[in-house]
Amino acid sequence: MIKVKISYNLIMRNKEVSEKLYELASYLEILGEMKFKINAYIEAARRIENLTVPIEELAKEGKLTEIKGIGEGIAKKIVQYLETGKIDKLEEVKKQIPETLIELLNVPGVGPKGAYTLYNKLGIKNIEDLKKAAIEGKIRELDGFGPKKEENILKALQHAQKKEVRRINLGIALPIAEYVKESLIKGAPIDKIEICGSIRRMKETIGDIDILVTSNNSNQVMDFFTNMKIVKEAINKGDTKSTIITPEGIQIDVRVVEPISFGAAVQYFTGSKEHNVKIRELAIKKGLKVNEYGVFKIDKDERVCGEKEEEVYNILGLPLIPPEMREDRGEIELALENKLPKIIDIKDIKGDTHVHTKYSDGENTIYEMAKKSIELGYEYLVIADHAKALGVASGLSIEKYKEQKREIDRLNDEIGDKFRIFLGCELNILSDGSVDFEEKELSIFDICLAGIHTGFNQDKKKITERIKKAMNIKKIKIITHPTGRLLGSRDEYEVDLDEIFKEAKNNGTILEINANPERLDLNDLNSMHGKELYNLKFSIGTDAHSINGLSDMRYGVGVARRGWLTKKDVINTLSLKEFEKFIKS
DNA sequence: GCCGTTTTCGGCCCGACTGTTTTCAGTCG
Repeated sequence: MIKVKISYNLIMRNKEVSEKLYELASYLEILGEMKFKINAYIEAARRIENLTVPIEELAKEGKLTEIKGIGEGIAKKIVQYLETGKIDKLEEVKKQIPETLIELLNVPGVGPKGAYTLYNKLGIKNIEDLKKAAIEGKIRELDGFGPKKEENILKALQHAQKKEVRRINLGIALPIAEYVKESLIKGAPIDKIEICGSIRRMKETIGDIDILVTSNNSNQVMDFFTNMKIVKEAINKGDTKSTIITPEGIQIDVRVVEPISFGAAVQYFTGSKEHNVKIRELAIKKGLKVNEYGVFKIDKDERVCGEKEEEVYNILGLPLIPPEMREDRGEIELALENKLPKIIDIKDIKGDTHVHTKYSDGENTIYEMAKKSIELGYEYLVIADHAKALGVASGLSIEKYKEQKREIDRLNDEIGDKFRIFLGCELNILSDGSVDFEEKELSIFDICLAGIHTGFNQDKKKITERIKKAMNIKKIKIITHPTGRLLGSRDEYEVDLDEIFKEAKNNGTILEINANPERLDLNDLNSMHGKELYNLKFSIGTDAHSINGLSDMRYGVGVARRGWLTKKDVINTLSLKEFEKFIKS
């Protein structure tokens, strides 16, 4: 791993560069360039996207070609872009076809070949032109097109107008998937069953739900599934695959596969696509072919394995790679060397570092939250109710916190020494970087958390300075939801995360992975970067406002696993004794 | 355009589906 001093702003240039390469790939695709060249550009773009070091530094040091997938040709283009803001090759292809032609690739059924024909023969430059031509019946005349394709294009365009393509939050999708799974187990002749796809990888948002089963009576499974209560519409029902839509508009596919293929199918349908491509490339080198039916010897088409997912990896010389890591971010290379990190497990979590109670805007009492935490197997719980500046959440005065402290002391006495409730608080980082109370008033707390709850629209410099100032208040140990996003409803505020990371490194401040599925903040890549570049520590807190919210921990752990964090990177894996020592430090 | 524990040249993931074909190309996941 190449370590250099970096700024997060520079990392943002990685995204810029990767977008240029994706763009170039799209143009070349339309122009009919060789598939392999296009793949090379896409691969390079992906690598840069996931890089944890700034591309500019690598370029300066002449180390671009050390990145896998980047050779002399692409390296030159990157350097040119960084120096001049332009890539000759990209400018050149842009002269050959209109920029808006790329829009057409978003229309289902229209690919690069189709887009070029539409432009070349009919002069179609954008979606508007396409729609007009379809209505006028011109498209059916083209070679390779026909009435059916024309109709499908028109349908797709009308469809796209009313329905935006929306991904569903994991926090909504996972419980639905689990409900379907449980129902199938209870009500249908199921042998094995697994929820696959991006849910299994714990991606923060998901497109649709894929469930695989084995059964000796496939028809009965399909009957049961398509008649479940949650079915708003059964889109199609086949012998081995059915698709339904739930009232929330989520598409669920259930497939019945042969037991002998179950492991290979689970591997295939779990993805990611990029991970699977690398797996199959690796297989070829070993004279094997991997598909959703199993692993086969290329020459003889002889089955090697496929019943268990683990076998698929083992036969390639790999340990089973955790689904959350399957994004082709280097996990296969590490697995080959048997150097996969032992990523954190939900069982490692010993306490929740961020919950609210009735004192502020929560629904349950301190006792109820503690009781539930004990049931979850925790050793401790940090009560972190909102402080006074957050009026809308009934933020507490120091007097109220003192009242809380008396209650917590009493409860701790009753519970005994196997479990401990800590008095914390979630302070508000105000617009000037100060918090609700004077520093000396904070001494009553066991631990202070602080986060931004207002003034999201300040500029980057100001927000960054605010957070840094709060991090310098000694009692504040944790910065909650560091980027402030709400999935699907509010973007991150402008913040220079690299500056925050540096400050956290200097002060030993913990950054929160907020496990609330609407937040998941920090996200997977930010967590990964924080660890890779600065060796930061994190807390996973649910921000629970009720006893049910405590169960959101698994989403936070999912983020941490996707960020390759291990047990030692997360402070609430510490035992009660260690945690007490930590907050006193 | 990139890459090499069988390769510095000759490869580059796999299968399903659709609509167009008359054995297949393009698109999709």
